[in-house]
Amino acid sequence: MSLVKVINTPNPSAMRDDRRRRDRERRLIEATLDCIANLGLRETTVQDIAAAAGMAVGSISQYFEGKEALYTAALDAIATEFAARVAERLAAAGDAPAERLRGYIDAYFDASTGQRRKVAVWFAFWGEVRAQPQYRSVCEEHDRAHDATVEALVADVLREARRDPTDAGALAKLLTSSCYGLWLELLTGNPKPSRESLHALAYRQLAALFPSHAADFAWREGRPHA
Amino acid sequence: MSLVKVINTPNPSAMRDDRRRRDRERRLIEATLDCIANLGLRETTVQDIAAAAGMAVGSISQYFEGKEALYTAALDAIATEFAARVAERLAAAGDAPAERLRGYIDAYFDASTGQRRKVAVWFAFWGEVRAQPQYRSVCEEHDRAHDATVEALVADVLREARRDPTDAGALAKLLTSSCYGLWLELLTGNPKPSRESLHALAYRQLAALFPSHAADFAWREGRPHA
DNA sequence: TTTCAATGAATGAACATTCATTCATTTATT
DNA sequence: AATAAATGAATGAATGTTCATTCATTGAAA
Repeated sequence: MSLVKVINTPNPSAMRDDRRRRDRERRLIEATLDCIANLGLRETTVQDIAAAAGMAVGSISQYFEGKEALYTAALDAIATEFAARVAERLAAAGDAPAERLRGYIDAYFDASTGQRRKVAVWFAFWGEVRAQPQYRSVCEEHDRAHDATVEALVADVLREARRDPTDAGALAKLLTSSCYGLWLELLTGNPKPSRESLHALAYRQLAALFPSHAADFAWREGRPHA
Repeated sequence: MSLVKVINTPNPSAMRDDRRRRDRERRLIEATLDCIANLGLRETTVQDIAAAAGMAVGSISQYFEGKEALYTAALDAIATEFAARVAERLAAAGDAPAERLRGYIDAYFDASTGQRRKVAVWFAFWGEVRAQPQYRSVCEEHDRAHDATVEALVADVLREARRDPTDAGALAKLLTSSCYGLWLELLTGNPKPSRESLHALAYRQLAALFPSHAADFAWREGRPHA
């Protein structure tokens, strides 16, 4: 009785507590992303994370089961953010298949999603994805939805071009693969390429895969629109 | 004097020792590659490496300055092997630009170079390349030569197609990027793609980037030739 | 309204574990 | 027999985790 009452009553202090809790969780995750990007998964210590978050080491266990759980949460966070960014772009795009596909690509080279810091984290986790099943699960979970989305976008463009929509799977793989490969350039490229230059290359990839829509994928200064 | 003498005189026992030394170094490097592929850079211990090599932990310090030096040697080993494989393919190819470019791509999906084990190692190091300058150096060193090679190959194909050879840099980046992205599929793909299927996709990428030579890049069962 | 007791979040020093390195001993080679 | 190489147990530095203590916040009592 009283338990149910407590749960159902959204008393202000409980809400404040909840908010505070979320904030601190978020701070820890952001700190973790910073550390992974700068030090790598291997050299990052809980002391580093705590310092970056401006918290005490002990506080970590208040919010996460341990360092590994925090790592997994960080991976999930960037994967979730990426998915959200894609959804955002698609929502902002019109109905034209080519425009929608362009929006999808824009998500990769977004000021937030495409920053070196984030990309470094992706590669840090990919570097251990074979060895660590928990990272594998997170990736596979997100990939499932992601792959379906891209394939549908590609299929629409193919249909518009009166090409075989059966090809969508293969072309979608080529498209995402080249984006990930371009991301790698952010980490190893010498001299360091700008995010913009990679974004432009991704557009060239689009034009190469869908020559009939090449005009839609022409790079113009000032892209992306957001 | 005597030092020079020793170096110059190839007495049999010294040669045997040298050979033995190389063999054991190689065994340690192979063991390291196995461990990195299976356990990741983080979880691999020197005990794991020693066990995999069938040696004692103490022996490692006989051959390498420490674990990090062994790691760096392992990275250098796969980079060197990859370069050798490319050179091999180019030597085996004829003079036709498209055939040479095809040979270059074949090197990525080679039975040795393209095996999951090797690719996992690449990604393990890329995951730390921003954090570890010594890995960065090795990568940059090899990349320099590699990038020049690809660009030249691409430029030749462009010239043959009477297209602007100035584009070679951009197209070369798109080509290598998509190969690395396809490699990633080997690690995260679900269901696991075969090396062959990725090889075929790489050929599609070639055909997309160089439509005038599409016939040269058609995938046929039985490829690669080696 | 003011005071006081109760709560639990935050902290960081202490602890236990893991692991790279070292080196005295053993084994093989000349 | 002398020399060099290989070994692996011992060592201690590094680091993730734990938990007793502190302290701000909240709600009851005066």
